[in-house]
Amino acid sequence: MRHKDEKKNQAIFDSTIQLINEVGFSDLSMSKIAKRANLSPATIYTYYENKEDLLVKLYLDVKEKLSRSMLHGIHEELDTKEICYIFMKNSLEFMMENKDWFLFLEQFTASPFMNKLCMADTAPMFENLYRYFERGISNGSLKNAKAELIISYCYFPIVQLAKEYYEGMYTTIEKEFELIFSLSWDAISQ
Amino acid sequence: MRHKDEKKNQAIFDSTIQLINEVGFSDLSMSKIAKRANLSPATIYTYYENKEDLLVKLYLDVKEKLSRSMLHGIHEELDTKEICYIFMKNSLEFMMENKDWFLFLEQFTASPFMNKLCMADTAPMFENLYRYFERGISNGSLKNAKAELIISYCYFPIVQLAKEYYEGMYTTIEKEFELIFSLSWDAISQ
Amino acid sequence: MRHKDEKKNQAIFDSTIQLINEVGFSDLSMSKIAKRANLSPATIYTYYENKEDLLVKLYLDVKEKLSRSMLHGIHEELDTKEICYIFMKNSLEFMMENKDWFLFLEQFTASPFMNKLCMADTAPMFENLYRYFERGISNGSLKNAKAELIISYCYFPIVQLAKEYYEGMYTTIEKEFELIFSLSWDAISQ
Amino acid sequence: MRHKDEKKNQAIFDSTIQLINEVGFSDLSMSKIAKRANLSPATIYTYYENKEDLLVKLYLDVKEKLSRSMLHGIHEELDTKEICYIFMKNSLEFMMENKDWFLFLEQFTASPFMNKLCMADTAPMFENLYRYFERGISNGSLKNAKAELIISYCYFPIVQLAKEYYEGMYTTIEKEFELIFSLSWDAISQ
DNA sequence: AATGAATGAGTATTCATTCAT
DNA sequence: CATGAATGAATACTCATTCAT
Repeated sequence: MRHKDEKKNQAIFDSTIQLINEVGFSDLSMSKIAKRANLSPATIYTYYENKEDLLVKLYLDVKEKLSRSMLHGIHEELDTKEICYIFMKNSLEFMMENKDWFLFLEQFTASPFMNKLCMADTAPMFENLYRYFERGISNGSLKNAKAELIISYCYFPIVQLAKEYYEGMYTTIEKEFELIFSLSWDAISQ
Repeated sequence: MRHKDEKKNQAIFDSTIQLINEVGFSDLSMSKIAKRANLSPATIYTYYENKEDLLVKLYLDVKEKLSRSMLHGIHEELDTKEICYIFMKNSLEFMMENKDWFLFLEQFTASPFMNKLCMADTAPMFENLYRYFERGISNGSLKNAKAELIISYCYFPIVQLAKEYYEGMYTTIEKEFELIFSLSWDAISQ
Repeated sequence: MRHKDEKKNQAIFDSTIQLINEVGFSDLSMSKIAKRANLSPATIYTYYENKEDLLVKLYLDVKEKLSRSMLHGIHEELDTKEICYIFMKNSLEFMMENKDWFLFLEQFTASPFMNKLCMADTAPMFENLYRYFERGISNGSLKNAKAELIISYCYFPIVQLAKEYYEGMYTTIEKEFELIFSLSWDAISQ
Repeated sequence: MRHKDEKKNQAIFDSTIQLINEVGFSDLSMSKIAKRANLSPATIYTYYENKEDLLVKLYLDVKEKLSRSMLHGIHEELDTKEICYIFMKNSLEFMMENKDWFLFLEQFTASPFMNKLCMADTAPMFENLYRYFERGISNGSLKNAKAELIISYCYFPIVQLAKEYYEGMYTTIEKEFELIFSLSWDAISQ
């Protein structure tokens, strides 16, 4: 579905994410989205089939943005530790710069909307990431565990750090990041 | 004058949590809760002021159940590693045995409902847990980091494991747990 | 129906009238009345059959208070002009001293609740008043018109004056009253 | 895009006024209005913000109809007595021909809804009326009193007469009107 | 493509009243 | 007598969605 007016689509996108973070899924409505986007409710339906379609497409869109950011600057030549470091750094930066997007992902992920998705929808986005870590596992620089587990030791502490950042601790982020990286590396490295 | 019926309150409690896990916050409604609890919608309002009050009270109740379970069998005489192990084991067991409760916590935590709470509401529940880990930090058995960070390295991998369990991998839980414990301990121990 | 606790009945009475003046008939409810009277909703039903019964009884009660006040100090020996003067003065005083009661009467009178009443309910209260004015009509001191009309020329301007008073014009009431009396007297006297 | 349907708005208008006179403010509801107007309750909300908005707009609309009717056929060349006579006649005719409208005004005026209005909303409607009577006061044909008071001596007896008419005394209206006019004129003329 | 109007079905909540104690 | 609990029915209002233009 291609539409001339990408601005309108963007307005729907932004308004929805803002509203979800302000009022939550329980108080989100198509007319509120429309009002904030300065559109008629009917207009949203020329871009999306229905509310669920909107939310799912939004999720996939933002999730892909995240996955792309995570891998920025990573390539085959780097060693596992470097990759791990950059991956964690990228993740943190995405969360710090796109608070609304990230918190939307968190809400969506925790919700039963997730059941509407199948693995095939998101797995490809993280294929490369898994490949990098699996290489580390097989070459012995990482512990012998599932890549998913290894990655989660890198990812979740960053989520925590980002949430601290949202609550106002701006100053010590850099130092905290280095600490977290060292803990995560101790956890996963052979 | 009739007495308030604890059975009814329990029915509200159970129905709400079930529904949240089935349909999510966005499609939860007081009348659906009432219907499932075999009550009139009006009856809910003799137990809770309004929808928000119900959800917040539910959250605090379940959260306390979790916090209590986490500390089960832990006492001062145990060393830090043992405490860490039991804490992680307890957490996993709570999640495995109370899927609905735990997933409700996850959804609530990710939602803007959290803004309705202040620290004072939940902090006391985890006071002892923090104390145990702080002791480990100050006596050198744990790395020099904030207790919150240390704890998160123990807690989040368990969350991941529980979610795998929910998806049907019953057989390998024990072995996976041991693996996770070792990774977490590598992350946090001095 | 006699009840031991006249205080409770009084609390119902006062709360109802206050609420009607604050929120109007449309937002009056039995539970609001109960809450303000510090009673259980059920208690009101030991004093009154239902909401309509409560309102009607209240109206008749207050209406009788008004009718009694109007005639205070009036007797057969006074001439028509004096009676008219005292009647108007009494009416004004009642309205000034019992704003809530009076405004309740005004609301009730304008509402379809009035259809629930028959003449027989209120007519007796004003029998004497009519008799005094009818005497004036038959002895030629008043114009030859129905007593009701004559009385209304005395009563409504007082209502107007009371409403001005409610809005804050305290100083000139006395002088305004004298003016109004002279106009009314010019209207009705032969 | 459909156009707003003036017929629907009219149906809301009529249904509301009918219902208020049948059941009163206390039993008026948006769904009753909708049912009588053959509309969905939701449709009312495309024409009015909420219930209060509907009632207030209705009041202002009907009040203006009244104010316009009152002045019909009055102009500067007429003398004060003629103006007074026509004003009273017009008022009576409006009340006789528009019972529902008028009784709605009476109920609204007595209710706390009036507090939602400010003088500025209705004062302009009666500016001309006041000007005519003030002219009479300053040229000595009327007594030296506030125009508001003078007018009330003309208006309220007419209200009384209309209410008698509503109760079925059709025959003597003309004669009664002449009598009332003479009493009112005696009251207000110098 | 875009949109305000329209709506049946739903929302959270309150109602008048009765029940059980 | 008094009352908090309980409720079916109602409340004002909003929902996701479709219609007509």
